[in-house]
Amino acid sequence: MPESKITSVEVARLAGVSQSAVSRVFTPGASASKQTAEKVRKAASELGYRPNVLARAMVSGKSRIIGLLVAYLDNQFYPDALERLSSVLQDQGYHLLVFMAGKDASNVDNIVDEMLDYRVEGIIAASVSMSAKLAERCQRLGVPIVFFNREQNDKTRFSVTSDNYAGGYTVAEYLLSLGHKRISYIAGWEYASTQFDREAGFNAALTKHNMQCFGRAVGNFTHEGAAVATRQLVEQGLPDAIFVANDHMAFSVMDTLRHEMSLSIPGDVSIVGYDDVPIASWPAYSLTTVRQRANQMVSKTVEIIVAQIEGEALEPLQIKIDAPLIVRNSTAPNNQTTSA
Amino acid sequence: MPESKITSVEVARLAGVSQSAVSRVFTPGASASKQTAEKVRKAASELGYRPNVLARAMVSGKSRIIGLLVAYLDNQFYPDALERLSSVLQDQGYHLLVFMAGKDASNVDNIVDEMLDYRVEGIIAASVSMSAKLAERCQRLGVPIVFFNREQNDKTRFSVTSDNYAGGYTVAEYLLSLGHKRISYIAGWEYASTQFDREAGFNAALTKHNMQCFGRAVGNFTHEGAAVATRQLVEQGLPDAIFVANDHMAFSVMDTLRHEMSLSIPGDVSIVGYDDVPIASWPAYSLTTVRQRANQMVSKTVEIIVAQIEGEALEPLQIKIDAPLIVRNSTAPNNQTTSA
DNA sequence: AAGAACCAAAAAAACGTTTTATGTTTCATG
DNA sequence: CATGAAACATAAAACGTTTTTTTGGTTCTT
Repeated sequence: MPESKITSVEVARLAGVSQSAVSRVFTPGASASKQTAEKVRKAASELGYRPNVLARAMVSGKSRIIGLLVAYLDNQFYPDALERLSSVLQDQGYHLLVFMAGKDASNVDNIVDEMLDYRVEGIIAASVSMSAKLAERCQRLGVPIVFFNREQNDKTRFSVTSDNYAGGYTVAEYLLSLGHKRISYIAGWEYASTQFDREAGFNAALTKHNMQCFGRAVGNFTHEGAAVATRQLVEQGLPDAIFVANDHMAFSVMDTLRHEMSLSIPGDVSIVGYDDVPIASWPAYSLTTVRQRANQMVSKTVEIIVAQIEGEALEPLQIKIDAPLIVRNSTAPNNQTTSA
Repeated sequence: MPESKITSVEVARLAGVSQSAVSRVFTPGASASKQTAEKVRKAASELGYRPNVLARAMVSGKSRIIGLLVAYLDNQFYPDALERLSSVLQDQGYHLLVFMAGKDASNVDNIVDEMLDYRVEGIIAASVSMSAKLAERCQRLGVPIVFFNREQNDKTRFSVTSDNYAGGYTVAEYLLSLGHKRISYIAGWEYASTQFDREAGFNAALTKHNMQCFGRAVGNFTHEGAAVATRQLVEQGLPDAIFVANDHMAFSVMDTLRHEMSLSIPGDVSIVGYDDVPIASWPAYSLTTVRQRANQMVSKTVEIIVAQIEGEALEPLQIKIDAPLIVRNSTAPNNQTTSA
């Protein structure tokens, strides 16, 4: 019958040992004789004792809390990643304290301060950037940061992304191989490295084949923005194919083309996305896309951050997870009489 | 230039005051003269001092941490709610520590223990149930629990849900008003109160009109499960209309009917969902559904939990937020020659 | 048999705050 | 001018642990 607030002192009293003996029994590293361990464990379970993590954190400096900074969760990729992240960390005895950055990055500094107030042992910044000064400050305080799905210009940081450049490159080559000539691009938020790298790879491949992007509009990674961008793009002239900077926008693009403009996909226009969120495989969209291997990205992120927390001195690293093209039914060979 | 680990003692030294003076300047309630406050603030900002939340939590008993227990995030309703929840709490100076319960509820007890180890000030259990004993234990420890989107049998707890019974009732009446005769139901996870109440309300309305449910299959709230359930249901005979226990499954049902069975929605079958997640309004689905007002549900949840944390003694309450039917294009009047 | 060497346990220090008890100063009031 | 009440500041206790230091009892060596 567990009472309200049981401390190690009371367990010690019941077990007839010192308070520090209780502590040692409950700390993995420490040593205690079999006898005392037995007595302590018995008393503890009798009283329903559980160590106070906060008190432990105070003196040991280990809060077992990792701060997660995230801007939004409406792109399905993030809840999915969050779920895995949380599970994996949980298995290692860490937990995520969640901080929403909101759409504007203006207050990231304040939020990071709040995180540090909780003495988080590490920070995972998902789809959020950070001033070099701020990142430097965390580093100095011994709080490792890993950027998840966002790379910093500053190459002295850790980041885990898919290979966005290669992904974009592959998409362009694939669309060219289908015989498409007028290939357009719908961009995400201009200041995101994911956006930038995907487009750079995409353009590099086009250039290599002596082509250039047929049209371009900005969707800012939002559903509504993508619809607007689609209209702009089509006004400039109908493309054969559109590469959309992520799946979340691609769905909006497909809906707009199909239901607003009565165009057929892939008959009139081929569409390629990026992420391979679960919805992409749903028959309603069956979206050809580039897979971000969420599992691997999460594992790597956790591996890096835990290693740093446990004192390993790693060299700053920009991990890029291989990102394969998943071909579905939103793309088809170009069957139009090309160039008039 | 902020140094590594600044404590109130060092600020006190620089400001030429006692350490407790520093504390009082940084605790909202406490009083301090303008002069000292000024000196302290200056010294603090010079050193980059920020109070250690964990240390504060130790002595004051206020961790400003709220535990969020959640089973899964693939139903878009939850990330959406989580985002709002986190933002609202953040504004009030609380933060969410996330715990994934996983699919099996077997280990909920352990997870709640872990939460308590962190001295969370309250627990929000989203789409997760809890043994009466466990809930009782938290109560006794002074840690309030609010069940979000899940009601406990035990009416001595707090819960916030939409009015699932009324919602289900409305759906049945609406489908009947469209002239449908063969109305089937795809259930969620059988042990969820949301599932139970929606179906109960639905059946009550059918009964009232001297009808009964034409067919029933269980989808367990999963995408794949819903596809299987759809096949089972259709094998039993094609319904005029299907009420699906949530949107997440309804999308799968629609996809299966349309792309696997080449049926038209709403031409051959009308579909109604529950939740009104953002995807429901996308043209690809344009799903008629019952709206759960996530904003209101979140506000109420936060209101209740914060009030209890701050010491108000509320009566246990089962809040049911009004849940309006949102009619879109997945439903239409029955145009079939009825009953042969 | 005496000292070293070890070991388990206990005692005490530390972590960085808030809170309580105790002083001190100021200031108005009789 | 003395007095009591505010108002503020300080010192010290407390929070519940881990970690370091001290203690005391064995066992081993020589």
